[in-house]
Amino acid sequence: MPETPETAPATKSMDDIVALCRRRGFIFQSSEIYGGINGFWDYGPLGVLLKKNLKDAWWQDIVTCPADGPDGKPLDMVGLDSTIIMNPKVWEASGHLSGFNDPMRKCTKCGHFVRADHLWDILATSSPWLDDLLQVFTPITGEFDSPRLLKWAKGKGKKLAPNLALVRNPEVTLSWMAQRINGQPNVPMDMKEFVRYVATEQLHKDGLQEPCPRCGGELSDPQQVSLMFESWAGLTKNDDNKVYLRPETAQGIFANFRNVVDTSRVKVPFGIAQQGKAFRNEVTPRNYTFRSREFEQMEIEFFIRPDSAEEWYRFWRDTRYAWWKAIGLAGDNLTLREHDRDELAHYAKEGAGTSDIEYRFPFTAPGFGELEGVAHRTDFDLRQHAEHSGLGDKLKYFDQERNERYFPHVIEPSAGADRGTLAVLCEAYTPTPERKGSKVVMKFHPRLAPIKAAVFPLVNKEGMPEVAEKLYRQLRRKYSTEFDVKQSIGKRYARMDEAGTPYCFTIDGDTLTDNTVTVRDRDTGSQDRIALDKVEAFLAEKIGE
RNA sequence: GCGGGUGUAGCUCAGUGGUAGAGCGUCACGUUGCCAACGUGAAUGUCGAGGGUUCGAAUCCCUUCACCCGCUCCA
Repeated sequence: MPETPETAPATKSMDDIVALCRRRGFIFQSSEIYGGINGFWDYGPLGVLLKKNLKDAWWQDIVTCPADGPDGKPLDMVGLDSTIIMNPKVWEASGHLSGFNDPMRKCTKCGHFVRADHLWDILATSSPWLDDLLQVFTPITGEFDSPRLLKWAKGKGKKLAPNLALVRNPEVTLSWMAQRINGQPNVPMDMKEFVRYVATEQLHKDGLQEPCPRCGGELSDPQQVSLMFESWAGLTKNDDNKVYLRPETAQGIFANFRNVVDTSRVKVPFGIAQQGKAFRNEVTPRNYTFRSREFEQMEIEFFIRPDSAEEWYRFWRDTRYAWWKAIGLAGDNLTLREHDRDELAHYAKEGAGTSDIEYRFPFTAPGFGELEGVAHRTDFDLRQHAEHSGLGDKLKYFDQERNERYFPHVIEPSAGADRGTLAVLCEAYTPTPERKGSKVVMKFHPRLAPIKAAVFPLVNKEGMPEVAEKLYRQLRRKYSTEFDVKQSIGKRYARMDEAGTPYCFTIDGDTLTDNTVTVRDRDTGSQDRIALDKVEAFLAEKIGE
């Protein structure tokens, strides 16, 4: 394990990290020579290695050699690689065609853009009605004081939608409103919901339009905007062959659920894992690669018996949190956050819960940004596909031992490969003003380091380059290795520090007589001598095979 | 989509209407004796892009693109 960086990311400058990523070839702007394109990023020679190492570590620890489950037995995991473009019915079933194509309203005066179905949430928190209402109702432990409500309503007289019958029978009215708002009577109403309800009734009754929350101007009619990229499968562009670039990899797994069950002898509980690109037309791509329009996901759909959801949800939440820690995101910058009920996605409302594993990026500090979400998706997706595909119960899983058919529930740990890579870059970035040479060291976990080792002749003469090249040729068969004979030894060390190479091996005059080399440690700058023929074993011990 | 800021060599920047520059980096050669040494030389510019004003534009005007900050958005 690398030592914990002495500088917290909060004190690291994102500008400096971005500059290093560009200078050393980790990340470039896509199509930069044409001025770039908003929301798209390329990985350079070092970046592609770093991201690949992260994805490989994930695949190794999820599919090839996963952890033991709660029962102490190895998890049953298989991989998958589904296409980016699928039958559009997949997106009808998943809800993305409705949920991802939100009606938006635009203010004709100030250009403000707001989701039509979020409008009242915003208005309710800033409406002039709110103060008025708050003065008369003080929610006590979440409930409204009926007598005070009655008094307030009487004061408003007929101005407040008389059809509410509030004045005549507050108890009945409150119950009825709770039914409308909460779906069931006699449940305390949320204040925001209540204000929203009253305000809507009143405005519509007065024949008024909802105002722009920003300037009070007039809003356009709701218009469809699409968060999904569209294309056409076929030569002609028309509605019949319209297709979408997937906004998540998960649906490829659900769509293949029956194929996998039928061909790979998996039994519930088991998981299907997939890595791949996904695309979202984000309104505002921001914060470097954190919110990109094209991004890569690492997703697991883990299928379980419905009654074991709690146990598996906790298992995956804790396992995934521990994984991010193990690859170097240790310390206070990593956190696990359980979602509040009201921020749960539509498919997770009834589930055991949703958690985010979050990292404190320099641009989110002191807050955190999501790296991975672990959600209990219930059987929502399989049921949707059963219905939309017409397969119905045929999509159910048959449990041989129990002799029963059911839709398994799903625990979904869904991680962002680009966000993970970015977090690793931020965590590794360590200014070292105290050092004589390098000003910045990238302290990657050895498993993730793009280059594992470098071999240098101390000087470019007296047979040292030949010995060094021989060692280089030996190491590169197993490890990503650099070989450099040019310029001063200090400069070569410094370059490797910025690339995050854990170990440098230097061939010097002594090597020629006693067959030992200098091994220099990236994190401390300290040097040791080891035997030339022990270098490979040294790397195997420090980095792994 | 709104408001503010930025854009000149790979990087940091100078250049306010008149021949596009410096330092660092990169490369070559020489040197080298463990932490971005030194010498000599070299390469590198759509001055973000397009248009306009002008005898002449990196510089003034318009449009646009990208990035940063704040909103908004982020099932």
